[in-house]
Amino acid sequence: MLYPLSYGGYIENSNIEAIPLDLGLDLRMDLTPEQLSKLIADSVKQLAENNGFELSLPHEIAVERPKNREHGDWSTNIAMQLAKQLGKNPREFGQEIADFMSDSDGVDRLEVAGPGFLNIFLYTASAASILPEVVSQGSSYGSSEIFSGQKMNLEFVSANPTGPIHLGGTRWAAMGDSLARILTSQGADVVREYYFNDHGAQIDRFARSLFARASGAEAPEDGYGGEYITEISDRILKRHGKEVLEYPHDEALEIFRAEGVEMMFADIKKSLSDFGVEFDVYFHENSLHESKAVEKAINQLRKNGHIFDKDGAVWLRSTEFGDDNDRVVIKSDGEPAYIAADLAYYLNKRERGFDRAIIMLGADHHGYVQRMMAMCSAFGDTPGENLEILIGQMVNLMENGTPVRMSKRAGTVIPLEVLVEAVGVDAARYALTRSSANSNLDIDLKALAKKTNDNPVFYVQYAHARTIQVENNAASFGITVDEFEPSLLKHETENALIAKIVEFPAILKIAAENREPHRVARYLEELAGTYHRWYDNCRVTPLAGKPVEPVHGSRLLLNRATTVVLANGLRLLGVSAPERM
RNA sequence: GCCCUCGUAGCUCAGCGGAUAGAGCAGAAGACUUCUAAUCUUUUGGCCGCAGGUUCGAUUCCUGCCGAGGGCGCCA
Repeated sequence: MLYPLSYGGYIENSNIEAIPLDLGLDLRMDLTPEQLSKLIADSVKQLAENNGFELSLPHEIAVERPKNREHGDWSTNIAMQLAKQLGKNPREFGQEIADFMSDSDGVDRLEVAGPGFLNIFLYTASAASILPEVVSQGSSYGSSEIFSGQKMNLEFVSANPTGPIHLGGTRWAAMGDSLARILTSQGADVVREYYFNDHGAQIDRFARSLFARASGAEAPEDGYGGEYITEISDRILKRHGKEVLEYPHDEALEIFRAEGVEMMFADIKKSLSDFGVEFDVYFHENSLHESKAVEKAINQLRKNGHIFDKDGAVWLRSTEFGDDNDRVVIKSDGEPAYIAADLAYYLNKRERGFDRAIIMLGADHHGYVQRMMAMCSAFGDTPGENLEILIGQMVNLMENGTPVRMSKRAGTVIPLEVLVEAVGVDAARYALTRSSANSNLDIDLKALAKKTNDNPVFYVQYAHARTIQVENNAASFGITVDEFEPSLLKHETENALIAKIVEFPAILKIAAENREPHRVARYLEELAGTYHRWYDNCRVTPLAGKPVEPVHGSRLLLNRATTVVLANGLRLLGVSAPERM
């Protein structure tokens, strides 16, 4: 059995079901990659036999789509892989294969190139034949069913309601939401979830900070600062009157805690919503304690033999699963440690039917990964499969080339709202999504606020707006796509643009598999550039005084297919696709 | 000391083992009587941190070193 790996590569004897090729490739090639792969294998075997050679073929005969179109429709590295066995140089052997295969059905010509690549050119229908299909699929072009049937829980942001969402959280809001969109486009059933920590010491510190501000006292040690503390404490004072400060201390603190958290959380939700990020589930940590789910989870682990008691505390024997140290689950004072709720939370997600729990964390929490994975194993699950943790590096705010120091205590953290206010939702989301999560990210507010190409988002959006204007102009000329003739699209920029459009489904698949939304952004920049170059060379509407010709209608369809892909890509990033700029 | 991520053009960053390492910005020179010049064309600029290893082939995988950021609580 053969199955395709992204563009090319085929592995024999796989027990994986055959997956249909990305739409488009079949249409444009008379010879499918499977057939080509088999043809090469047969040719090489025959060639070896004729020469009396014993050959052991690699288990995989890779047939891949070359980056450079001049390198053929497909390319294989088989000659380089086998040359050593035969004692020939790869180019020489490649030429032998080329000669042998040159009369095969569907093959136009073969070339040996570079260190020994065999480039294969097929008799093909015009590449442009794919365009009507792209347009008719519209907003679903690029989607697939590769994750069909998978229930995924994507947890991200999950910032404590003790302050506004800072830049790191904002990065995850943008990337997480985009990732959810991309995974969904590939058939996954995704739930966006926000873990709402309304329990524990940080919340207490938040309450004391609010109370202190309201009563005009100094902020407590390890407390929170910043204008939002004043704002919220003022709102609480207004609601209850100054008398609240005279209540018994515990009672007053409880009011500041409960209402402060509620207000802060409402603010966070609003910021995220304004940012275009909506969660399906806000999960309250407190509910895990109240429902005894924490106790239940610990009991289950104890039954599995992974819990022990020492020094008056309850421990998870996480070292059994590769963690550096065993972890305290219930402290000796009887209070649950942070991880206790996480045990129950993970179990809860699995009980809700999720095959995969994906959690996005900042680099400052990466030390938490090992114990979470150990916990996953302790429940009898498979780390990396049932539980996946994505780590995102820090975001720096740059000013004049140096990072601005931020401190929660001093309240100098740059929140989501400030970023959005300065540069707008589109530029903010795009900037936070176009880099790999593995890279530290520097945000320069001044550069982002500029409406120039310091800001690639405008480059992409402008391309989209341009396609719409071209569409409108074509309509005023009465140009239609009814008489589409693929062979009329033969300019080199047209070939390039069509090739880019065809690439889109594969990009989405890779982005989804690797959990890397930035690949979509980078692709869109390339697509936009390819479009702009086409626009510069090929007109959709005739020059003044000239008649409308068949080529114009065919180009209009290419223009429309570009609109579709730009719009689909931008939507997956949560960035608007304006019709006019 | 241990763990994670990063190190690619002057800057910000792409590059899921392949061919001549790319884009934007910045620098230089051009293109609007023609669908949006937020665009396009040409051009300058690289020991892909260093040293080994695996491979037919390494910027990519492995090991070590150097440098940057982050993390190593009965905190959350």
